[in-house]
Amino acid sequence: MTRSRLRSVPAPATAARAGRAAPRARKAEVQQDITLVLRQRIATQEIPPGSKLRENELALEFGVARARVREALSVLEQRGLVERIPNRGAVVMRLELSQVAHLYDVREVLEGLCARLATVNGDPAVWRAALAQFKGPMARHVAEGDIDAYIAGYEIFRRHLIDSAGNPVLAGMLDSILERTQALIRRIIILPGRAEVGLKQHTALLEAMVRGDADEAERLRRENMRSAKSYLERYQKYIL
Amino acid sequence: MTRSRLRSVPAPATAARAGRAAPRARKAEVQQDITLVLRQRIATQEIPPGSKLRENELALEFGVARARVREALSVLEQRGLVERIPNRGAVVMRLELSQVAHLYDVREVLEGLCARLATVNGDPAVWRAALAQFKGPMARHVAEGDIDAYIAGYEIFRRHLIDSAGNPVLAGMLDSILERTQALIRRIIILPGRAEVGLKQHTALLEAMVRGDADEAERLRRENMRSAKSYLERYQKYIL
DNA sequence: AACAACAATATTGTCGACAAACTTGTTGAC
DNA sequence: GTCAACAAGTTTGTCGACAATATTGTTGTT
Repeated sequence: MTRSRLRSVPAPATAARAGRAAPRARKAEVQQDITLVLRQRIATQEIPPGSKLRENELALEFGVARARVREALSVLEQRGLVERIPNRGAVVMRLELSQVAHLYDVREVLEGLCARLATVNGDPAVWRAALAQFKGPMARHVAEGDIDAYIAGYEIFRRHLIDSAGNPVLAGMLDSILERTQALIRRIIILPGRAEVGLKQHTALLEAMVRGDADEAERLRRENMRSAKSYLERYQKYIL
Repeated sequence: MTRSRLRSVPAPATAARAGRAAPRARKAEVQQDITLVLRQRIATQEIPPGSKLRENELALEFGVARARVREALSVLEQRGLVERIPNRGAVVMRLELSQVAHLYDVREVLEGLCARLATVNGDPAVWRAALAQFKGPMARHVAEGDIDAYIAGYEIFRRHLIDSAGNPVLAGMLDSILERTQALIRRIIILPGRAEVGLKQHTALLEAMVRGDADEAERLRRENMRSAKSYLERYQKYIL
C-alpha cells in the first residue's frame, strides 16, 4: 500500500513513471526489464519481506499486461527472492537466521575462490591501489563513522575482485547471494567493532594479493566471511 | 524447492496428439513439469546443444498455450541451460571449454563445502557404509568396466553428501551445476585411468569423513574435483 | 453473540488472437 | 551468375478475456 493509487484509465507510460518515485529514473528500463526493478526493490527492502506481490497491481503500475509480470515473478522465484504458492500468489521471501547462515556458508567458499582467482588473474597494480585506499581514505571513513562512504568503497573493491576473477558462473552466484542478503550487510557493518575488524581483514587480504599469495588470499577471505557470519549470529536479535 | 528426482517422466513424446481437447492428465501434474521435462532433455542431451527451441512446437507437444512454454523457457534461461535472444528465440546453451572450466572451479569449492558440512552434520554410520560400498562393489564395477553401475553408485553417494550437508542453498547450486555438466561426467569417467583415480580419491575422502576430519574431507574433495578438471582439460579434444 | 452456510468479490491460472520482428523464397537489375 | 530489394511465411512479443480458485462479506440459525 506504499504505492500511490492509480486510476483505471489506461495511461501506460505515464502510469509507470508516476508509480516510481526513484531519484534515478530512466525511461528505457521500465519497458525493457520489470524484473530488474523488482529485484532492486526487494533487495533494498523497498518492498519488505512478507509482502504480497499482486500481479494486477504490478501490471497496472508498469503499464504492461499481466503475462509479463508473471514471467518476471517466475524469474524472481528462481532467484530465491519470492515464494510462490499455487493459486495464492507470490510473497517476498522472508529470511530466517538458518537460511542466512546457509547463504553465508556458501558465500564463504565462493568469495574465497573469488579472491584466489583475482590474485592469480588480476593486475597487482590494482590491488596496490586498493590497499592504499583501505589504509588511507577507508580507514578514515571507519574512524569518522561514515558508513555510507565505507560501504561504497567496499562495493567497488568487491566489484574489482569479481571482475578480475574472470569467472562468469562465479560472478552470477555471488551476485545472487548478495542480492538476497544486501539488506543485512549494512546492519552488520554498523555493529560495534565490525567495521574496524573488517578493515583490518581486508588490509591483510590485499597484502596477500599484492604479493601474489593466492592460497593465503583465499584463506583470509574465508576467514573474513566466517567472522562476518559470527557477528551476524551473535547480534541476530538486533538484525533479524 | 523439491529435490530434483531425475527419473523417467510421463514421456510426452507422442507429440501433437492433434485433435482439439487433448486428454489432459492431472492439472497440477503437467502444469509445472514442462520445465522439468525440458531440463532433463537438455541435461541428457536428448535435445543437443545448439538446438532451437520453438515455442509453438513445444506448446503443441505438451498441449498447452505458448504462455506457459514461454515461462518455462525463462526459467531455463535463468538456470543457464538455454540462451535467449530477443525476437530470435531460445537455443540450448553450448559448452565451450572455458565455460566448463569455470563451472568446475566453482564446483570444486562447493563440493568441498558439501563434504565438510556432511562430515560435521551427517551420520558416521552412513559414511562407513559408503566406504564399504566403494571398497567392495564399486571397486569391482571399476575393475569390470561396468561404468553404468559405477556412475549409479556415485550418484547415490553424492546425493547422500548433499542431503547430509543440510544446506538448501548449496544443494540448489550444486544441482544447477551438475545439470549443466551432466553430459560430460560420463565422458570423463570413461577416460583411461580416471575411474581408478576417482575410486581411490573417494575412498580416501570417506576415510576422512568416517574419522570426522572435516577439514581433510574438504581438502580431499577439492583435490578430487581439481583432478577431474585436469583430466577434462587434457582430453578436451575427445570430450568437447 | 457465535457460528456455519452461502453469496460476492478479488486474485491467480490458462488460453487464443493479434502485432512486431525475423527468415526464407522470389524476382529483377546489373 | 551475383546481388539487392521485395513479398510471403514463421516465429516471437504483447495483450485482453475468460475460467478456476481463494478471500471476504453477509445472512440466518441457534
